[in-house]
Amino acid sequence: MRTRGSQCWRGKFQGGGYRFTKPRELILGVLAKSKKHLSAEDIFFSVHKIYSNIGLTTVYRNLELLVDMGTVSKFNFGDGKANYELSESESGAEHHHHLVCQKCQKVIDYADFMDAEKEFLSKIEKGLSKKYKFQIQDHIIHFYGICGQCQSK
Amino acid sequence: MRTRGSQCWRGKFQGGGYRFTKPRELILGVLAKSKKHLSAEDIFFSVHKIYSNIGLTTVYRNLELLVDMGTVSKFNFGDGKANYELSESESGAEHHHHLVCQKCQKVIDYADFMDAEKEFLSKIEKGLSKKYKFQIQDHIIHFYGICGQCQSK
DNA sequence: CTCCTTATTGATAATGATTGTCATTATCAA
DNA sequence: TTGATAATGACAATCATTATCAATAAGGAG
Ligand SMILES: [Mn+2]
Ligand SMILES: [Mn+2]
Ligand SMILES: [Zn+2]
Ligand SMILES: [Zn+2]
Repeated sequence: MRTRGSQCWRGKFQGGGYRFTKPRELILGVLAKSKKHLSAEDIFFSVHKIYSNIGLTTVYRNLELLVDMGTVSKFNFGDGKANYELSESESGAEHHHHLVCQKCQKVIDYADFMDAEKEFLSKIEKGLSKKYKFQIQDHIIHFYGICGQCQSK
Repeated sequence: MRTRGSQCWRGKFQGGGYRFTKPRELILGVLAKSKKHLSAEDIFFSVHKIYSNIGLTTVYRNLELLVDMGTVSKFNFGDGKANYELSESESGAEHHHHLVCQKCQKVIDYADFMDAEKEFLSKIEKGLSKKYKFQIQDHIIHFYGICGQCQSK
């Protein structure tokens, strides 16, 4: 999945009847570069360095749009603010889940054991959608605990 | 796990050096009675009916304490407010997970397929704690999608 | 390229959930 | 019963997120 310049993103916006604006380009740029989970404020500051006109409101608005478009994933790790990352389909990254440290709030991505997970999920999703008539679109798996650094203290 | 009156709870508080107060008794009472996930405000209103002196601040404070004590579990289903339920060890309820409808925000508990889950988790937790030196204490599994009622619309 | 429609922006105010302050009250060990 | 002090409740403050609205700029038509 090559991204030739940002023309790829332009098309995604225009295909949906949206305009491709500088704030949108820059927000996506920040998300694409960072391999971490960024808050709206994080993104605002990053963009602000190179485009000091950006408004925090615009960041929120576009993150919401990007989540709706399926381009960005939104997470709540329990610290009161939402975190965003490019969704796997966009970033070319593997599907992954999260380890959340309850001491330092650090979040570790992991993509191991995905075979075991895939097997588990396909089994369970089928059963659940049958029993509860629930059409599953997505899932979240978070493990909470203590990270290595926090253990040695 | 019988709860003879509320003496069981009294002991839990006093064991930790805390006092057993009326607000605490009533908050736990509401949580124990309800089989749903309640917000702080929900709990406030429920308690308020029978004890109109209660303050919302007190509800928040005690929910935090109860979460720290492990008596209550706190969830974020993505609607901006936290939800609380008696933790399984307290309620005697089975371990369960959640189906979250993205249309109507309804949350369905499910406790099916726990064998498959147990197998999956034990496999994965072992691997993760080894590879990432991460000491897992808890996990959350949420499925997002469309509930039966919302599908027929 | 220029013009025009209107989607989008950014400043600002508003909201809603949660937390901090502090004087008053009530728990419970002695 | 009493006293030390944990806990409460009213209130103000904070923090993340949303709503408003006039000004701006994207991009299709000509
Ligand atoms: Mn991630
Ligand atoms: Mn539940
Ligand atoms: Zn840590
Ligand atoms: Zn629904």
